[in-house]
Amino acid sequence: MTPSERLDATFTALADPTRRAILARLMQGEASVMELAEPFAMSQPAISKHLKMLERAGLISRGRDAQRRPCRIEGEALAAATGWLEDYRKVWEGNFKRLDGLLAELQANQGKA
Amino acid sequence: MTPSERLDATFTALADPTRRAILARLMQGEASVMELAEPFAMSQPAISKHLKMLERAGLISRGRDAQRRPCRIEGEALAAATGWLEDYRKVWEGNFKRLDGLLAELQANQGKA
DNA sequence: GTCTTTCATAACCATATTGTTATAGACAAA
DNA sequence: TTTGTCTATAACAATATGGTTATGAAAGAC
Repeated sequence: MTPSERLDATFTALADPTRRAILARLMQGEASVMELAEPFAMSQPAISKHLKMLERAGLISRGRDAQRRPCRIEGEALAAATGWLEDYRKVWEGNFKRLDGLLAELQANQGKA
Repeated sequence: MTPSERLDATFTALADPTRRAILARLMQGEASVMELAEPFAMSQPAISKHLKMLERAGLISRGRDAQRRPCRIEGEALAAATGWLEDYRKVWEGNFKRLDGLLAELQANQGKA
């Protein structure tokens, strides 16, 4: 997978609220598919599909514990996507500085979401 | 548009290499639709569709200069996506100072972020 | 006015995404 | 072996995405 394809897969995986919620849950530690599915009004196969997309993006990996397939976060893909966005944000902040004093506005809005 | 829907739109917009290349070009400054389309082996309507998705995500805005519709980057959506990823990366890397607080916030936002 | 340039929209097609239900596989427990 | 639990896959449907060509609209140029 090329770096561009990896970014495709990562941003695609992050573009769904269910998958972002799954990542939020996994920030607390490993969880099985059933545990991950529990909060959602959605079938187990639907969750398995979401996990497959997260895995394809390298955002999670899966182990084996009897019948369970515990999922855990993998930081590398997260770091790659963050790094890409950070680079752009830095350039953009540089542009703001050159164009006007609007950097303050951007920074003020950073924490909002 | 809710914050979650905005993240959906932003990450969806970033998940395509053509749109990321358009953003890279716009980092250098404003450009018209024709100027943006020039490097791509793709029709002008295809570029217009990509610009529409970038605009819907709030990643760009468009002005008016005679027949031209110059596009420019809007930093806020970029900052929001960066901020979201940064929070997760910090938790993952263990660098976040108020780990409990952020985890609580991430959990509270599960359904909408 | 008429022409040209720039851009958007409509109609269409192929593929991908997102969910469903039904079923099969892996493994533990009885 | 039989049963039950956890997870993946197959088959299907609805909608979204990403491209095309044809056409329309807006604005300057002639």
